[in-house]
Amino acid sequence: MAAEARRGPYICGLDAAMDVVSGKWKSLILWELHHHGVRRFGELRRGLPGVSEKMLIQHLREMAEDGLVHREVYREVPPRVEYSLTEHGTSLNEALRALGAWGTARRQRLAAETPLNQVAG
Amino acid sequence: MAAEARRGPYICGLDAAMDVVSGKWKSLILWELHHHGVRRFGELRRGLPGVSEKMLIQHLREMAEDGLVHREVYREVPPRVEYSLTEHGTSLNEALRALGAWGTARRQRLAAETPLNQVAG
DNA sequence: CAGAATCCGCAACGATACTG
DNA sequence: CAGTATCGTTGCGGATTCTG
Repeated sequence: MAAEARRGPYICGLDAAMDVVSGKWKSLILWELHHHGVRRFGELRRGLPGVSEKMLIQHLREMAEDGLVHREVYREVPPRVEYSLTEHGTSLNEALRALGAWGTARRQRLAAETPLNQVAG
Repeated sequence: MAAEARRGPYICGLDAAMDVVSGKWKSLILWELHHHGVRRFGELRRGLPGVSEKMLIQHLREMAEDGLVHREVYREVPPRVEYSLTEHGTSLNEALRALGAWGTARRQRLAAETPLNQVAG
């Protein structure tokens, strides 16, 4: 138990929410699980280009502890573990929709301001 | 130009929005400016217990570059600088309302699960 | 009062190797 | 396949000092 999220004390609601989504890939994990419903570890890994196993499992564990994702383990050979959103995870995703829309608008604004260079990132 | 936010390239809208609010005090700054309309540097400092001048000015600069806050400098003695939300900053705050509400619900859930200990933080 | 400049600790993040 | 363990790096955030 070393790399856990803060989990309070929080100053306000926004603070408590940000704590749960802070982490480079967490919002993307939420997004992935929201769209695919159920995903295995390897599927998530492939769906998040650039993520390391360490960060993925670490974020997944924290999100499970925070009650955002459900972790279902099938003791088979080869092993299989499936991740899905819980009720709280789903509601969090809903709460993030407005923010995602704002960000999309921002991206378009940014793209419009950039003629034709720098886009190549 | 060393401690700036990422500003892309972004994977999705949520990513672009999170980039702008990531930073320990940014959401609180947004909150402060939203409630008080216009605030001076010192007022913000006092309104955010625990923040250092460095982080405050750094966040403020980034948010100004991101078009979230407006920085008005009055060349007087003693100097005075006033910060306020721009249109984009205001709309971002609106977009964060659902998230704040979710966090508030989470705090209440957390508090309900904790009998009487650990609360003292 | 409002910042600038500097040093530094620590947590987050990342890459690799190994295991059940 | 789905992790665990370890090590190395990066950069955020904090404390302090100095300036216009």
